[in-house]
Amino acid sequence: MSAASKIVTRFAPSPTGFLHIGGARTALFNWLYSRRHGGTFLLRIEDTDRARSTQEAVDAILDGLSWLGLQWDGDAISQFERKDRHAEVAREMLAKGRAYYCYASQEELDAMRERQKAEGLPLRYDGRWRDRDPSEAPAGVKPVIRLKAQTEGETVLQDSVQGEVRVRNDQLDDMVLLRGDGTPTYMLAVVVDDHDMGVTQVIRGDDHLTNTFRQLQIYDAMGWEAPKFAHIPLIHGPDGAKLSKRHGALGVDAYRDMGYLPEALRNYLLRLGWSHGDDEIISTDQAIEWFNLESIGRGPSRMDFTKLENLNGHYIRQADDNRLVSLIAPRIETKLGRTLEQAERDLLLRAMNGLKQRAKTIVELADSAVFYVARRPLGLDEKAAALLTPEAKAQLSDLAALFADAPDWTAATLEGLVREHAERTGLKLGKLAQPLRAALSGSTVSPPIFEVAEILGKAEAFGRIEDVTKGA
RNA sequence: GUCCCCUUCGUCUAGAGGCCUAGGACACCGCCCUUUCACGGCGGCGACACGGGUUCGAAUCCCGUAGGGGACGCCA
Repeated sequence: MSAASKIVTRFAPSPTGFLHIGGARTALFNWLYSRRHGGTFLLRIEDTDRARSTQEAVDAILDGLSWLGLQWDGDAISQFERKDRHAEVAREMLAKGRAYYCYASQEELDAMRERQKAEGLPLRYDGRWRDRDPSEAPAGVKPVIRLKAQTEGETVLQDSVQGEVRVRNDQLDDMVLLRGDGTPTYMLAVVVDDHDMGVTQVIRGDDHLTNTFRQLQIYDAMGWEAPKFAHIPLIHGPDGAKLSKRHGALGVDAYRDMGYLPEALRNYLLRLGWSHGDDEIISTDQAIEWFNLESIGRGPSRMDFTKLENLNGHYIRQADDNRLVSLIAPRIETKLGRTLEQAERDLLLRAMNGLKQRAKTIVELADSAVFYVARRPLGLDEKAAALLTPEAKAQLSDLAALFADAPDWTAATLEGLVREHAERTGLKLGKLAQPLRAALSGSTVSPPIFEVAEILGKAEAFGRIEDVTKGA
């Protein structure tokens, strides 16, 4: 062991659902910490609960991490496949006198807790088999193995985020290590795996904080050096209550569907509960350079979609135009009900710079781009239709006549023509530009209208103007 | 019920006893830019949960109170 031993972190989700936003942040912090220190980031699937674990959930977690760009090192480890090793450790603890068989039935334990509750006592296993001779065991009962926990003194944890936390050992009961069917509980499996995998820094939700004191006793019983722990606060919903499905507890795939970019989500999640002075926009490279456990806040924070959107808008503006076209193309094809042609994709690419300044999500970006590739005649939204009064249509006809003689079809030329026309007629530029916008985009909101005209091309632009002036 | 953790603008946060007349970001409001909407620029609104200490001096340290969260499974 060198003084600068290698940092090993891990993300250990249970595959009972999608990768939600809290898990994503935990994974991000583990990933950042390992990258910051040139260490290793491992992935372990905690699938010992066979009834609730599914392959779909495993896939969803793997997909979610990949989409977020959090690449783990090596193969994902299945906790279930290590069950023999877990049982072996339980037996070792038995041999060392640090664990014992318990024959209490489920009903018996339920009754015990009921009574404790009724009497206002702490809810804890009362150690009824702790010192009992196994010869008293009832026939036909498969015993569990329980930890023989320390009853005196206290356990002290130096948490990298929470600071020093102390718990009296008499607060801890004799938890189950190995179930009646020989499979390990989470408490045992997590300790054995973290030890065997060489994890040096555990970063997890602070819902595990009190579990840690129990786990520390297993390390102690086995004579293993415990890793360092960092318990990070949970993310709450916008209402301050625990995250529920209704607000933020969606899978990361849902965020992708809502049109968020992975780099925006990373930046948002990083900044939620962690800070580096007043810095808000933090690239992943900078995050790797700056990330530390000390700057993680101790209080829970609320999910704020508005701020996420703002960040997302920033990253959309930064994003490569080709990438954005690929992202909106499938959405546009769904709206149009047909496949986009290469020429249409090229057109969207030319339009992208103007479009991306205005979108906060990929969904908005796609919505705002559809008009470019929609087939004539264009549908007009309510405001656009209202704007196209007979008077406005007459002006549009004038513009069309003007454009017919344009020396070339560029935004600058077209704008020059319209400005001259406005000056000549004494009309405000907006009086001419808005009807043109309505005709070309079907809306009162769009990228700069002369840019739109140029990108659309002369034939298409004339067609669209004609569609609305016809019958005026 | 028992134990543990937390508490600065609406939200995310800066703040390590004097740099605080508490800073930044998002949101909101106004102005500017402008052919629309955005972007951008400028300005405004807005917080140290409460009560006691300690100290010459407290958002910062200590103790209570209140509020919020978590754990107490043969779930993870």
